[in-house]
Amino acid sequence: MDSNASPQLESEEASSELKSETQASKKRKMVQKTVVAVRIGENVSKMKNEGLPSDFWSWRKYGQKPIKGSPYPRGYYRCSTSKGCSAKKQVERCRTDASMLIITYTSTHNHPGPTSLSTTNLSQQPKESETEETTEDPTVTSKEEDQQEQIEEEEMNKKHNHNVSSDEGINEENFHYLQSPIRCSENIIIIDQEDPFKLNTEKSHDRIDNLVLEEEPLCYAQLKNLSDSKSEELDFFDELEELPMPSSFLQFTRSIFSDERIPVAPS
DNA sequence: CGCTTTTGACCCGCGC
DNA sequence: GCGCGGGTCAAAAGCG
Repeated sequence: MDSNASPQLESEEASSELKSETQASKKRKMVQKTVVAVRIGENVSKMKNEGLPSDFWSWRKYGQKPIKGSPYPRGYYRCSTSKGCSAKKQVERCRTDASMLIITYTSTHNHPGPTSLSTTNLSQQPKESETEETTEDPTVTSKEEDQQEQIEEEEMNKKHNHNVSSDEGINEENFHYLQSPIRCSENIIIIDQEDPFKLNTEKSHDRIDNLVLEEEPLCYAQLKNLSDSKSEELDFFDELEELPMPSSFLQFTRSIFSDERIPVAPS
């Protein structure tokens, strides 16, 4: 935990040949990560996969580990749509708020999305170039993930109206999603799956909405303040700092997310 | 029957 | 060098 396995940004493979040698030649250096905070209902806990939204891609769970400092385990998923795809994602719940889902996407899909993708209104472009893994365009990555998220949102939205009584007092701690500029490029996106479409219109039943949307910039400051007494809970976010986000990404997310997502763009 | 999930074990990186 | 924590693999079980 102390170490926290801070991912180092290196131009190497993230997990190309995982078991080429000893199965564990994978290094702890991640290439690019996109952290997405998804707000879900408590109901979700009863759903399979903990309410994990199933996006266009098929995700196969390949592992689960309890995380220190968090009562909830972290699930490791890999894209099963394509065998060669190295896209991965980690799903964990916010340690302080079960209604918050933190999804960390790693790598990108090296294949066009499934057919269902074409049905979406999103401007998705099957990017096939690049061997990914090592050098992926943040833009592309964001796009794909974004697509997923959008779907996820919608699906989730349909499945459960909402609930989230969300415990108060912890809301602030739930969103210290910032990015670390040095270690690796992480894109943090906060999603409100509860009511993505009425965030601005009626931010209402929950303070989280406001927090997420309005206090985002403050999160970092809060984090720092809290870090003293909350170091334990912040270990995860501790590493997340500001991240210079590519303008392309910003633009993209901005257009896509509009009111639904709030990309944390420090600058 | 094939795919996904579950679960324990293994390996690796990092901090002390 | 050791221990801790995280990430992945692989076999078994479950499900459609």
